[in-house]
Amino acid sequence: METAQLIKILHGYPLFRDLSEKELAPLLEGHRFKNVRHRDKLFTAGEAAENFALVLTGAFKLVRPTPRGEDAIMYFSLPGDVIGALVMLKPNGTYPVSSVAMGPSTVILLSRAVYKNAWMSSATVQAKLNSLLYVRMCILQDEKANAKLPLQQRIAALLLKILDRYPESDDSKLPIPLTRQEIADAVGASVESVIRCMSEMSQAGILRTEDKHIEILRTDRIAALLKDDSLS
Amino acid sequence: METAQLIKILHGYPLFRDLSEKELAPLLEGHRFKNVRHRDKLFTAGEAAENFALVLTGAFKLVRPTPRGEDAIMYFSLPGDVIGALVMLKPNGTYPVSSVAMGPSTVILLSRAVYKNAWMSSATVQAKLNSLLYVRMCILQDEKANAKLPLQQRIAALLLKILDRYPESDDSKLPIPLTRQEIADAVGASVESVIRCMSEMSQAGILRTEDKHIEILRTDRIAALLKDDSLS
DNA sequence: CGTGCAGTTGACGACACTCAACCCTGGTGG
DNA sequence: CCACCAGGGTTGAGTGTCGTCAACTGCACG
Repeated sequence: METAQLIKILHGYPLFRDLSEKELAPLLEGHRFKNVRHRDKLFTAGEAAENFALVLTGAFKLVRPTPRGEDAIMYFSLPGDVIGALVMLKPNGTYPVSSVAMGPSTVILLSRAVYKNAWMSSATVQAKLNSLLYVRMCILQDEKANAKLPLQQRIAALLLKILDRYPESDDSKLPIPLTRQEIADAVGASVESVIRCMSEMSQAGILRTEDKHIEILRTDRIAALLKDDSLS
Repeated sequence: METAQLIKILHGYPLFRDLSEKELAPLLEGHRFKNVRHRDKLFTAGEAAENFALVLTGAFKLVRPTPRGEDAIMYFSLPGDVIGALVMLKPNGTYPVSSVAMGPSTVILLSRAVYKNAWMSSATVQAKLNSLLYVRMCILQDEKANAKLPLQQRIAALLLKILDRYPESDDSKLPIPLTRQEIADAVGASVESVIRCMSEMSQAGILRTEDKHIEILRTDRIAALLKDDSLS
C-alpha cells in the first residue's frame, strides 16, 4: 500500500484526525503491514512487549486466560484502535492480554522505539490515547456494574454496546462475527447458558443469527430488557 | 499549607516525581485544598465534570450505582492518585463514577481550565496519567478474569491486591478501613455471603478484623487459596 | 434512649454451571 | 466418493453456589 493511501485511511480515525501529514510521518516510522488469519494471535498475554499495533481491517478480541483455563474477553478492537500501546511505557513489560483475530485482519506493527521517540513525546497523541483508554475503561466499569444482573440483560447490554461503537453500520447487524462461545467469554457465562438465553430471544423475534452474524431485529425490545425484566 | 511543603509531598508521588518545581507550578495553578468527611461524596456520578482532584490523605472509593440500586466499587484511590482527570478531555463530560471518602480525607481541587492549559499540553504528565490509568485497567481486567471463581478466591484476590498497592505498610494490615459491605461491593457479591466467607477465614486463623481494619495473618495461605481450593 | 450502621446467622430458593448427549456443517484425507 | 473430524450450536437433567429474606446483636452518636 502506498503511504499516501495509508495516511488517508488514518485520517479517518479519531486518533489521527487532527494530525498533519508532517506530524504523522514520525509516528509511522518503520511501520510494516501484517496480515493475521482468523483465530491467530497477534500478541500473546505474558510475552515480552516489543511492538504495538494499529488495527486497519477486521477485528481482534483481547482475551485474558482465566485461572480455570477458559478465556475472558476484555475488549473488541476494531479498525482505528491501537493494541498494546500502553505497555510500551514499561520497560520489560509484558502484554496483559492476548489479541486474537476474529476473521482475517490486517494491522500495522510499530516498534517500542517509535513509541518512545514519537508517540510519547507528543502531548496530542498521548491525550488521544488517554481518550481511547478512557472509553475502554468505562466499558469495563459498566460491565462490572452489570455483573449481578441476570444473564439475559448482560447479553443485551453487550450487544447494544457493540452496536453503539459502530455508528456506520446499517443499524441492526453486528459488525463482527460472534460465536456463542465468544459472547459467553465476554459476559462471563457458560456457552450453554448463553445459547439458552439467545434462543429465547430468537423465538421472541428480537434477534436473528446467520452464520455467526447477529442481526438485531428489535433494538427497542432489547433496550427494554435492560430497564424492566423478562421477555414476557 | 505552604507551597514549599506541598511540593515536597507531591514529589513523593510517582506522578510528579520527575518534575522540577518550575514545571510543577503551572500544574497547580489555582489549586485549593478541600477536606472531605467520611462517607461524603467528592464528585457524584453523572454530574457535570468541572474539576478534578489529587488525593493527599485518606482514601476514596470510586463507585458506580448499579441498575438495582446497589453500588459497585471500581477502584480505591489512595494518596497520590488523581480523580476525575480523564473526563476533563471531554467538553461537557460527566463523572462516570462517584468518589466517596473512606474516613476523613483531604484533596486539592483543580479546574478543568488548568487541565486544558497545563496538564494536557505536557507529554510527560499525559504519559504518567496513562500509566496510572493502565494500572487501574489491569486491575479491572484481573477482576473480570476472576469473576467466575468462587467467592472465597475473589475476596482473597482483592485483599492481596490492596496489600500490593501499599508496599510501605507493615506487610499485613490493610491501609484502608473496609466494611464487609464495601468488600461485597468490590467483588460483586452480597454482604451476607462475604461475611460467611470471611468468618471462615477468621476461624481458620488467616485473618483478623478489628474495627474495620483487616489484618492478614497468613499471607501465604491466602495466596494458596488462589492456586488450589478450599480452606481444608 | 431511639436511630442507624456494622456484623452475624439460618432457612429457602433460583439462576446458572456442569456433564453428557446429539445434530449439522464444512473441510481434509484416504 | 465417502469417512472422519473439528467447530459451532442445541437440549436436557442434576447440582451447587450464592442471593434473598428475616431476625437479632452490639455499638456509637446525638
